[in-house]
Amino acid sequence: MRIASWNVNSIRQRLQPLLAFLKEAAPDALCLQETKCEDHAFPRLEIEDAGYNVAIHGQKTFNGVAILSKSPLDDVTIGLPGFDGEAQSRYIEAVVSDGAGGATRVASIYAPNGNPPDTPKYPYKLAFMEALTRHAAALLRLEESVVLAGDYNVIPAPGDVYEPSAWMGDALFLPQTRAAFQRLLNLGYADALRATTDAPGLYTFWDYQAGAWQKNKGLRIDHLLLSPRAADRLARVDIAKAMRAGDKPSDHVAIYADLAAA
DNA sequence: ATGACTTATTAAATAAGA
Repeated sequence: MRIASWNVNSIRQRLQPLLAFLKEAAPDALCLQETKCEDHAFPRLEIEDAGYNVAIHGQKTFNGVAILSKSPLDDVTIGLPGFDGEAQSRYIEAVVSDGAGGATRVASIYAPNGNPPDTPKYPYKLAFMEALTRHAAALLRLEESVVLAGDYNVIPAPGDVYEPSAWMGDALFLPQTRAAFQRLLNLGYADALRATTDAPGLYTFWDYQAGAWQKNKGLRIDHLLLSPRAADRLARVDIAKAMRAGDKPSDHVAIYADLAAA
């Protein structure tokens, strides 16, 4: 089954590219971040017409996450368990079926940016990561196939950013940020892309400003983390880079993983 | 370079993103 993640930067502005991605890549499940609208304004009918079920955790103006799935969404969890910052819609989780009797637990995650680091935004980012790590540990104990997908706002390593020296003091690349992400991996999750390649320069985000896309000044900040049961099934990972060159693109592109039948 | 774009809210600016 194919599981994808994409920060759309407004679902209403991105409906046409979204429908095109659903048709072309045909993911079994797609995790969305930064939908930026309340649930009543979510374009549910258009997405259902494309053959997908929808679970939403929306918010006015900011944040907002959702999971689209060809199969029905079971055991839906709204909000990150154990995190006080429920005022911001940054986490939704559900179980999707792979159609062959197997099931995978999927989370759509929009971790805080955290900039500027000398403001309360940075400790908020670290607190979110800590709560996510605690929850991720609890999920491992279920011994399920789990995919924690989303915009982590973390550049894991120097090869994941066009110019590491320019990002040393940024909340996305500070040592404490990278350590927090590493603690999540240390639980036993695999960074799906890094399970398939060591190549540097594989980005999922290019800023709208200053010709970042044209100059390939990108970041790898959208990640798929796989529990051992999911990692054992990993067949392929791809970044839908061509999306960034389309009409009215998001500043992020989708990343997806193919898991073999359980 | 406290910039550059894009979005939402709201009605010409402001805030947030990364």
